[in-house]
Amino acid sequence: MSKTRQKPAERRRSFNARVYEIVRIIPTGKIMTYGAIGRLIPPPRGVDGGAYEKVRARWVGYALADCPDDIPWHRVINAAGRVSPRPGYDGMRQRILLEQEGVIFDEHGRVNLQDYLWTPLASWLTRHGLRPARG
DNA sequence: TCCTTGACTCAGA
DNA sequence: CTCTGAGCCAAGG
Repeated sequence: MSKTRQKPAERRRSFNARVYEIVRIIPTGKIMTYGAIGRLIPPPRGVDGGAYEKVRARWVGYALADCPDDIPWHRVINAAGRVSPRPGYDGMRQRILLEQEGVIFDEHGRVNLQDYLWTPLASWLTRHGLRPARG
């Protein structure tokens, strides 16, 4: 019988799909980090959980490297609160897009994650009239 | 098949 | 605070 084990390519395709699904629902003016998105996606079959933790953040980055046009990719930044620079692109366009949504960058090109980080849980709590616990 | 690179993150120095 | 190296997977030369 076929073990139907996922090939790397298929694995990547479904992983990317999950990433897009999440990024698509980040509200305007809010941001998420690569790592935060990765933590919401369970390890694919065939990938060791421990190893997955080490690479998921990068996978999210790879997924956004070639994402559909309807994905608000600019709302994803790194854990340091900065726009991740990449080869041949300084990230200025991404910063401008975020600023147009009201996101404030400090003099070091960083945003306050406390203010802008979006999590589905916090959103859910708010919808139900509950106040997200801090800490 | 080997080697390098990549939109990350964390722990150390 | 900044800078490095490690850790892990996949794609391309």
